[in-house]
Amino acid sequence: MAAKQCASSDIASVERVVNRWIVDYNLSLALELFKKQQFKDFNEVRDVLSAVMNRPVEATSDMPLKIRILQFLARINDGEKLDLGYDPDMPVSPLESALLILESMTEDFVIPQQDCEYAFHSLKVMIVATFIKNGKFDKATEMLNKHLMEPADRVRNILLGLISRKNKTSKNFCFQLFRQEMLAFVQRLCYFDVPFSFRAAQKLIAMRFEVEGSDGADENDEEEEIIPPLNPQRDPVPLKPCKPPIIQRSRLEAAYKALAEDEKTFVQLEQEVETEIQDVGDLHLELPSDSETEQNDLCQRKVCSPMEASPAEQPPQTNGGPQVQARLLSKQHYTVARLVTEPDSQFSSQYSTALEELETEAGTKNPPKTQDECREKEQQCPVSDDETVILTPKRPRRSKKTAGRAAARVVESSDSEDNLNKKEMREETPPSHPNQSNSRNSETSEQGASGLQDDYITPEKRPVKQRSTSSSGKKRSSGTPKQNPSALQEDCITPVKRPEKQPSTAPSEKKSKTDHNITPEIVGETSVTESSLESPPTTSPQQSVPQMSSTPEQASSSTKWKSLYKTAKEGKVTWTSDEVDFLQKETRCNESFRSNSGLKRRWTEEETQMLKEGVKKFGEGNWCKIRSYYGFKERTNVNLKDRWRTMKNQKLV
DNA sequence: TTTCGGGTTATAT
DNA sequence: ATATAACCCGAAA
Repeated sequence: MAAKQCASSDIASVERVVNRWIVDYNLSLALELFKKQQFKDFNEVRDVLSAVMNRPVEATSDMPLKIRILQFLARINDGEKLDLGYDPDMPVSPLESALLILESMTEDFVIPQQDCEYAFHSLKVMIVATFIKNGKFDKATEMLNKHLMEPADRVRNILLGLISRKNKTSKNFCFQLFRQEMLAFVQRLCYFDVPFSFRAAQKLIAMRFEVEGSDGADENDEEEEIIPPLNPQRDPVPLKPCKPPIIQRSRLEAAYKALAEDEKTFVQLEQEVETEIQDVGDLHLELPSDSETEQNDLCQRKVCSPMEASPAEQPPQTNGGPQVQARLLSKQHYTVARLVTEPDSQFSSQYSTALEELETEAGTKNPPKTQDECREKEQQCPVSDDETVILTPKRPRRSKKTAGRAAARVVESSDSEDNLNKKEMREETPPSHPNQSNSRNSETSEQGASGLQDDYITPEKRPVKQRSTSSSGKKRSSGTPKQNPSALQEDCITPVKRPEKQPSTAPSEKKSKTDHNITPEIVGETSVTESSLESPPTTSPQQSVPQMSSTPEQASSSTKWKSLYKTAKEGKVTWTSDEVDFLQKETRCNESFRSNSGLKRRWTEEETQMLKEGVKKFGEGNWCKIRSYYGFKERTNVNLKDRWRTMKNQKLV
């Protein structure tokens, strides 16, 4: 009897676990492809992911964030395809959609504010720039006013200038660089561990190599991989490669016990484990951006590796332990995140408490560990890291549409189902805990119902239909409205309408090869610069400042400006509405605004900052380079030098 | 042309 | 009135 239950649940559990591997692998793969700028492949992998997400997937603690990151990157990637829509409910451009995701990420996960602000700004700027490039100036203006309100923002002024001049040929906003920036940003948020499946595959390949003599090595091997899941009981998990991990796990357990008493040692333990893992993972794929995050590295591995370590055991335990920490994503990772947060406000409100409860109740081996780790990470890696799920509870967020929907639905379904473990769990731990249990349950049952095996195999087929996959995904979402979760995910990952990739891309891609996506230099052309005062004139020579037109050339810009400025002050000049507004704002903000017309113009904080960066970048004395690089249009080299001197006097530098 | 250092001037207090 | 940041000027490289 129990056996049967186990059997059936095992199948479902196994599928979840395997799907987790698949998802995990593809997440890493997608990132890698993005990194390598193989965008077509990236999109295909994204589609694969979205397809897999339709199946029940066991989520690891860091999966929600990773998925969100992928969604973010997918939108960034399609950023120039304005006709693409990711959210059927809200017809916004991909980048706007990315912005929404970023916002949700900041709410659901702990992200370093600095990184965050920078990413936000870049993204907002690119949103506007993209509209400009596509000649949608109205939209650009709307976005500008919506997202870039800071009048002192130099880039804002530049954009404003482009808009007013209807200039969509600016070379200052390089999408390519923007992509890289966003990539760097997300890489700082989460370490993409070497996927278990990747390691396993490598091992397998390596083994084949060794065993070369073996005949149908290929087939055998493959069988191993497939079979395992099917017969969980017998430790199928092939994965010989897993041996090492297993050890780690046991160690981890011991470590956790120890930790229970003294958390301080955790780091050490971690490192131990880490080193062990590395032995295995030394295969090191290039996937993990060897870049920065070493901390994350540690953190992440703990979370996942241990689990993979004993894949075979997973299924059975999954119900109890792993799940606690690793909720089932099933069809929606989003949900996962939300589940923790909103579904049961209870949890969200009492983040810490909930955690504790989790631990206790989870009382199980693995899960709690991960959680602990998470905390540890939090402490050690204040940044964002992985432990997203746990962190998630941080704040409930109802604002996000998706979140709301997902959460609601999940809750519903969850109640209905439930299963074995769950019931027990609930009874034991009434309020706080339920959240999690619910979350997983929901998915578990429903999907399990569907042809497990078929689906189970599906992932293997994935390469087959790339394009179709995406479309199918969409279909599903629409087809099975009730399964919001799944729908959500798909929507999130794949755009609603898929263009033929290359088409729209073309125009945008050409952009520029400037050093920065946003190069102030443009100023020269655009004539719009940070100082609103000066910029306006140049900006719209024709319309706004007729008088100015007489001196179209910027040759003696400084002197001209001076006089112009004076005139402007005297009210001799008439500005267009927008310009006026903008100008006025500026003036109000900076009374000390005067160009060289004999009056002194104080250095703004922004200018100062740029100067600092400039000196840092080019070295002191290279005022000319700094000036042109940062577009200090209305500052002369000498001005820069003087300012620097002043700063030194002030000991600001 | 660009950088540098000393001198001058506008501005804040 | 004074201090100082911003600006100007001429020399040097």
